[in-house]
Amino acid sequence: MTESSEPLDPSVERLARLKGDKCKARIAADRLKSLTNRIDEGEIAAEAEIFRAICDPFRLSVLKLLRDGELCVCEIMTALDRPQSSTSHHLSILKRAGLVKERKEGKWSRYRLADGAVIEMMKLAEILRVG
Amino acid sequence: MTESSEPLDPSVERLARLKGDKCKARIAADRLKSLTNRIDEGEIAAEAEIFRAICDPFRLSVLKLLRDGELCVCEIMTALDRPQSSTSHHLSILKRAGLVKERKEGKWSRYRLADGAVIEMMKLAEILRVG
DNA sequence: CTGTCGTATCAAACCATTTCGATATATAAG
DNA sequence: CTTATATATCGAAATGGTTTGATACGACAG
Repeated sequence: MTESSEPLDPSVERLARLKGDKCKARIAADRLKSLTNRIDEGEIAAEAEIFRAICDPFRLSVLKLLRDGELCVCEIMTALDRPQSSTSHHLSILKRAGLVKERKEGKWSRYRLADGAVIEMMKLAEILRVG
Repeated sequence: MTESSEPLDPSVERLARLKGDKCKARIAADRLKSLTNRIDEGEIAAEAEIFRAICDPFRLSVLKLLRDGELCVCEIMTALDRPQSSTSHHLSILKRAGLVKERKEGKWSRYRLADGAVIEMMKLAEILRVG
């Protein structure tokens, strides 16, 4: 290959300068730069939080329950056989991630899915599971 | 309400019998039963694993990189500035979850997205983030 | 005001994951 | 065979998440 005799682009050299890095592969500079430039750390963190909220089996079960409509904490904890404190804690995580919305009504807190995209998420997970 | 004078369905009574449970709300028996019956523990676990694989910021960054095509470990670790062992470990998690596929070519292991549904997942996360 | 019920928050024990250097394996080149 | 490169795996420290009883809070009834 003619590539192996060419000098490395400085930006690639900088990227490759890692503690203990032994990777000496020659990488197309323009390609790497365009790839990394498109990644926004803030967006990644926000989207990762969404997935982290869904990734717990109990929280995913709660979301599946809520596909059929609004439920209060009392109903969710009873249906899924979990302590109240645990149920409430998990609901707060789903709420903080923007996956569910809360509606207070007297003593009750009723939760529902925040967006149809949550249902689409679960459909995609089913596709990936069987596929 | 006439409901409050009716006895609780036995199955609901069983569900409501939780350690330290003080929830005395009257819940429609048929509704609760039909909701819990539809939840399969195995499916939940499998789908939760998929979300757990995506929920790490670094792994999500890797998936976003792979939208543009196949990359080897060396390129990924360089582009995202991570140690080789860490990069390899995260790729194994993505592979085990079925989100990426590996193709060995000489010394290189090239990774690519396993399914278009992975891209759809990321699109939905963007929708939920801004919404 | 007092008591009860539904829910939220706290705190500590417990468990899981991440991190990264070190090491192992594998392929290719000399 | 020896050396170098690319990747995988290991192991231990650090970090983070889950669980649950206990407790606090807020709404309603009496």
